[in-house]
Amino acid sequence: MPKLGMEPIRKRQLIDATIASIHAYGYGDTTVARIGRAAGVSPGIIHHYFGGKGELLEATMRSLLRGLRRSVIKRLEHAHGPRARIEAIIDGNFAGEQFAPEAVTAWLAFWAQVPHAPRLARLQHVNAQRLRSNLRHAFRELLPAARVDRATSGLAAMLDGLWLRCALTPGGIAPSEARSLAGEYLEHQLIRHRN
Amino acid sequence: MPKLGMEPIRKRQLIDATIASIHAYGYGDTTVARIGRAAGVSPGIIHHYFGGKGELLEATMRSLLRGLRRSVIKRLEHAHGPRARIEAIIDGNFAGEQFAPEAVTAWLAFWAQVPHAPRLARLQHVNAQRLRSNLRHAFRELLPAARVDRATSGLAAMLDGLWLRCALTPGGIAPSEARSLAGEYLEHQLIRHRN
Amino acid sequence: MPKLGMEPIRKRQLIDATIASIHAYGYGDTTVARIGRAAGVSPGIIHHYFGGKGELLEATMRSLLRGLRRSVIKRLEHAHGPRARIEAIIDGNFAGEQFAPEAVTAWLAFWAQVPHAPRLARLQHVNAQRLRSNLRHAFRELLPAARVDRATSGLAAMLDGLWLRCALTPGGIAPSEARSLAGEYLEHQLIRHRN
Amino acid sequence: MPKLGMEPIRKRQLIDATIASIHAYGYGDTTVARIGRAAGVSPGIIHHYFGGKGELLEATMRSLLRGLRRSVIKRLEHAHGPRARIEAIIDGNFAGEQFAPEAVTAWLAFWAQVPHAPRLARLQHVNAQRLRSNLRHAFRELLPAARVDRATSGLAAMLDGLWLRCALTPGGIAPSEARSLAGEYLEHQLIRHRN
DNA sequence: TATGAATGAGGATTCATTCAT
DNA sequence: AATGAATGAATCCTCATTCAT
Repeated sequence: MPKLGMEPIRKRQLIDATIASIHAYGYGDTTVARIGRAAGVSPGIIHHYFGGKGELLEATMRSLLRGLRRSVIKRLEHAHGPRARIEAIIDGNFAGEQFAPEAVTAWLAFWAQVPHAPRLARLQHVNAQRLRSNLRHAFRELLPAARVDRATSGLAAMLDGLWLRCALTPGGIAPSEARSLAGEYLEHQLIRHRN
Repeated sequence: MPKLGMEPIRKRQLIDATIASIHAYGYGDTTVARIGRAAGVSPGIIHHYFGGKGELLEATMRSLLRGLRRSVIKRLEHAHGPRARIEAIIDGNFAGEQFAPEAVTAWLAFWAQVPHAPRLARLQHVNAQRLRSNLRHAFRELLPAARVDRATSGLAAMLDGLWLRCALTPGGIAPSEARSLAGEYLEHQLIRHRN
Repeated sequence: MPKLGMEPIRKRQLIDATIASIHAYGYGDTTVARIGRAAGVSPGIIHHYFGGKGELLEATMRSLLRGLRRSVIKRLEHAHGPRARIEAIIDGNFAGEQFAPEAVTAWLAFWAQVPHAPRLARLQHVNAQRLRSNLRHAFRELLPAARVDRATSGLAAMLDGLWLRCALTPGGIAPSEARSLAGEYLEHQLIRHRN
Repeated sequence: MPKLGMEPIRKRQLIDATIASIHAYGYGDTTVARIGRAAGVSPGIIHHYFGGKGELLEATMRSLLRGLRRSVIKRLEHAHGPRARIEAIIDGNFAGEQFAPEAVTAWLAFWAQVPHAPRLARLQHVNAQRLRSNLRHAFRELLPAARVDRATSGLAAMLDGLWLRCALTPGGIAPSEARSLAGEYLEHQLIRHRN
């Protein structure tokens, strides 16, 4: 008789194992065999639950994006005012669970696939748009119209750059430092306007 | 006598073909067969000149780094004063030849290998150190000691973030826009101090 | 549940196919494709069960050695007295199953690898030591101490020489003739002493 | 202008380099590149002088056989009487130049090719026949007709067995010991008859 | 649901051979 | 005579995927 309700459990196990494998071996050396071993199941089961390796990878990227989204949303709920909302977005990006080495390495790996994997590209695009949209809305209440886009692009680039630096030099950047540099960038944008 | 002096020509051809292949197919789907085809030679010749695929990839990353370095150095030669030097570094990073889509995609691909390829990691590390060192020297003449490190980290992150944005949304960011955002960041750092 | 218990069956099939391939094509032209075809399986399965071609070859030599050992041991069990033990060793070496053309060709091929394959060298060394030890123990009861080593070396060389002759001129030497020549050598050693 | 008389010099160099390469890397890992390097020439030259790798290998085996033949013939010239002729053959087989480690390893390698290389098989066959013929002629003057063939086969097997032992355990058998064991075998054959 | 046996296409690499110089 | 550039077939090995149990 079949075990009931295994599906969500197995899917989560396999996604976590995928992130762990990407962190340990890299994207190119992440095989279904390794993922299966890390999850404690046989390689064949991946196709049962996901249909193939590609779908598992897509689900994994989706999971990372969802995690980031939740991290931001959770902080947005307690944010009052535009500036607090931007700070919530910054904090959500560098929260402990998002900024763990495993997650950051996996992020970088998926970024590198984006130019050649349309499915992943769409996920990335949607996410980037949401981030920009959130930032823009907030900046609109704080800056003159002519400066909104530039501030949005600048802060988005700064966030990505800090993530990248974390991925490339593990241990080289602490969440608090990343938050501080992004916060400083925000402050510059606002101070300038106030003067 | 055999055909002489082919080595530098072939090596350059193969490196260019590697960049083209990474751009067209992605790092993981870049095979010696594809590189050979793009260069108009047989796959076997790669081992004749480079010893293996890994060495060719390393040589390719080295070539990208050298190109960036030259682009910066060329501009540094005509830069007088610390601020001009920082602007030369920014301009060198977003010069046309460095910011071409092929180069940017390849950069991203190599970045993603860094956490799992010690040889590539060392190249990246040396390059990052040089960039930081250049920036720090210039900032030291412009900012109080306590702010030098933060300005250096911030500008370095901004540069990387702009590159990354270019790789992820092709056509979405123009060199002039990148230069402008980085320049604005620089200005903010300096303005604050002057006041 | 998957097909169970295939491992020992497949391993035996692949070892037998390896011996057949060495006999048919030679050691250097024995490829995983040919072995797989001879065993009626795909080439990939070799790596599934043995990890690689080298391990399969090692397992094959081990199998040949084990066969020879068993052939000798079986006859030693019914041998009473030192001379009978030596004759049992001779008989075991030239028993039908060991002296088949396939086995002899494979033996020669492995011998030729010994100087350059440490793993195979160890197998050969252990086997040679066992043979010498068995012969020496028996000769000690039959000959004065001063003659034991020479008789051992001489008989061992004779056994190898007869095997080699069999491999080099197929059909040129019958088991019975080999046994007879080895037996005569033994007799000479003993007669001399009795006189 | 072409260098004159290079052919015999180059051929000898290449044959020596082939023996050295077989000794150092084994038959299967002896490539034209390695042979060329050992001889200090380019790989292409092998085809100029020999037409191909196969022909060079055949010439190398021929060279080894010729060396052995000469070693025996030289000693036969000073041998008077049948027994002395047999002893000359034994001595010729274990003379220093024939019994050098390089030569013995190469011998073993060629033996292993014999079952699958008709050209090499013929060389081996002719050589074996000559050895047997020489021994038989001498034994005919020393033994009753019924024993000639057995003595010939036995001594031939003993010679091969001693060579083989030398190849498999380098440094494990001295020429003097080999000569002594073969001489003892000869003596046994003759003593028996005299009684 | 889950296994692991089995496949076969595709990868990097090696290497004898050819050829322009 | 001699080089070494270049080829392309062949080899080992990896791996996503399928499938019988």
